[in-house]
Amino acid sequence: MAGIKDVARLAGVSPATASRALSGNGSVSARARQAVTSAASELGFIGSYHASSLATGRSRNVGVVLPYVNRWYFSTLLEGANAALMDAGYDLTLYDFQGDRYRETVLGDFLLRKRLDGVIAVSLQLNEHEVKQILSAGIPVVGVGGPLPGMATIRTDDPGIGRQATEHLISLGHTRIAHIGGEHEVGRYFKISTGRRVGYEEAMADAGLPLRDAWSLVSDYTLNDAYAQAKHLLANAAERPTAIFAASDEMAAGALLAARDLGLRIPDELSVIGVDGHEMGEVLGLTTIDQFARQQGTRAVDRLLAQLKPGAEPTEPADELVQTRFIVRSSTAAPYIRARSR
Amino acid sequence: MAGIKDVARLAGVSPATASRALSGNGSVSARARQAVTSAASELGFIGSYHASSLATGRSRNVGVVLPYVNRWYFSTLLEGANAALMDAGYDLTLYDFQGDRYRETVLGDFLLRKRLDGVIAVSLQLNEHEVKQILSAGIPVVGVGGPLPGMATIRTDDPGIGRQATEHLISLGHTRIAHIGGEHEVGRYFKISTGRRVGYEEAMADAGLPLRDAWSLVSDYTLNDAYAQAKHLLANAAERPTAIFAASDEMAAGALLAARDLGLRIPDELSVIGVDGHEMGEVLGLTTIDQFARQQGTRAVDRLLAQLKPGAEPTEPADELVQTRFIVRSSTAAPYIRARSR
DNA sequence: ACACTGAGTGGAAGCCGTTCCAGAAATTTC
DNA sequence: GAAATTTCTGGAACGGCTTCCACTCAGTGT
Repeated sequence: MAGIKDVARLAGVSPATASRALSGNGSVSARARQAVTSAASELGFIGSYHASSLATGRSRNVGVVLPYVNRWYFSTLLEGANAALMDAGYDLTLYDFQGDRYRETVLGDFLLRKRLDGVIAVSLQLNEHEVKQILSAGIPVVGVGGPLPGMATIRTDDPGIGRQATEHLISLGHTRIAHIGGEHEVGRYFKISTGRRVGYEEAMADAGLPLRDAWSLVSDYTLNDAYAQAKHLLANAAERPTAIFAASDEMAAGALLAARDLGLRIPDELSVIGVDGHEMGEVLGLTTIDQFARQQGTRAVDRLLAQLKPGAEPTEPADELVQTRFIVRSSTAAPYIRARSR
Repeated sequence: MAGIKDVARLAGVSPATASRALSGNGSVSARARQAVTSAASELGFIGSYHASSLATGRSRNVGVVLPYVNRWYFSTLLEGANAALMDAGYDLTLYDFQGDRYRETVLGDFLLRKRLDGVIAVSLQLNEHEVKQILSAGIPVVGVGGPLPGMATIRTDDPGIGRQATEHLISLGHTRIAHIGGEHEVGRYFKISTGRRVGYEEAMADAGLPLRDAWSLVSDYTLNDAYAQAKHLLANAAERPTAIFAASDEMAAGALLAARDLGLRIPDELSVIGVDGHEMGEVLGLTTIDQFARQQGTRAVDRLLAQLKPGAEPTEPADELVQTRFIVRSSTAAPYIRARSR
């Protein structure tokens, strides 16, 4: 394997000049640059990643930490981050917590090995000690999905989303509106789901509509679980809501399938609205609020790389809201009034 | 930041001994080891990843290359690989081609920087030049999803899967069976889809059943596209097949939704079978062939790490078949015979 | 007692680029 | 045309850990 010394020798210059010519740092005469580059390509020279990282202290490598790769939101965001990093010539090191299974391992062992230039942490709720731990490593972090004290963050306005979705249903004339979201309590992760639930509750309260415990479902964000919950919810005709606001499109799809299996007509007998912008929603005719997951990924990368630019000074960590888009499809409509239509 | 020299000094030994004590290579007296480890933890010492990689030539880092992170099969396999790598203390560097968009970049720039101990290439069809390129980097590769000349591989028996799925439908009494799969031609990727299609065609031929061009659909493996294709296929009642074999569960789901939107009863008027073992299949009642994507990921890691063990000698690259499991649910049944049931 | 192991240790030479420093060469300035 | 810059260049010192080599010393065998 050819090293930079070999290149230098063949080009008739010193390793120092060869290094400058190849990296573009420092000034090199046109002739020397030409000689070096052609020597390098002749030898098929590829610089040693580790040697250069050791010498410069930068690794052109960003870590992405998330709780589940195989959930739509995360994998889509990851795809966006991957594209942006690749365009910038950065590697992406993936850390999938798999719930909480690898939480300690990632936080303790992996993140601290001084091998990443920066970290993007998605839907990750850190406690004080963990924040300290990461900041002590001295690498920039961008958090996605919730406020992370002392760090740059990107997030959606979850109470706003919950409110918007709920108000859409209310404006259609619904009064019996259920919600399927994540856990109530402030857990280890960002309280996305809580945020959306809060928006739902506020919108209901503002409209003077009743909240019922039975209509406030907690799910693990999977289609299957939402299906099961919705089926149970909808089984009792008397207690049945006329609309469901699900905190994700996958859960909304579960609700839709449950309704179908119960023989309910959509949207006449049940309106459903989700959040995400999942492609599947097109086919299902699902009304949703697109949160542009892919763009969240690219945006997180942009902000992280901005912090990594040589000149860049530690701007105070800003909290940035990402845009969303309301998409009305055929899963929501005015409630079907038996009396009127007969 | 404390370096190993600081640890050595505090422990009263040389850096050489400190290194041996911490890495476990070479012999160190119990007393020295004790002194070093306590000095290390007192100083909060974390070894420099790049320095150690440079010195040893190994980086405890494996690359995973795949065409789409946000497709069920790939993200599930990735999750498995991630878990296995994390357990072994390895980092995972992700390269998502995003179709072919980053193909050249990944192959040319990233893979060759001597920064990975090994590579797992999923559903990646390499041409001769590319194989040579990768092998020239001298790092072990495990291919998943198809035979890769000269490399260790893991794959499903796709013709067998296609045959099994088709024979299931035939044994139920179907004769009008359509297939939705990937592209016919040998593309840049593994010919999974082609393999499954071949199995389908063979099974049909063996049973003396007719193949029709109109019943052989090519899709891009997304739910939405399969939905569109199936809707078109099923629209014409006269030409309609009584069963569809889809090469993936997401496509099968698309077909199911299309059938539902056309008012067809499942499985009476249409049987559908998929391949994957997607969780969503439980709710849809989808008959499928589970290919244990997650295990494919862990297995690929196991085989790769076996090659990385110090002692391990380059065994000849074996081609390994992964198991599958047939799961019968409610989306397949005997065809509904109008004449008989009236 | 005497040569013979083998565990344990420190010194120093790597691994392979990058960059500081100082000096040489080419420009520019007046 | 001399002085002042600016551009280029090579030597050498890093970056931080690992490991080869040589050597000490305690334990083994006879």
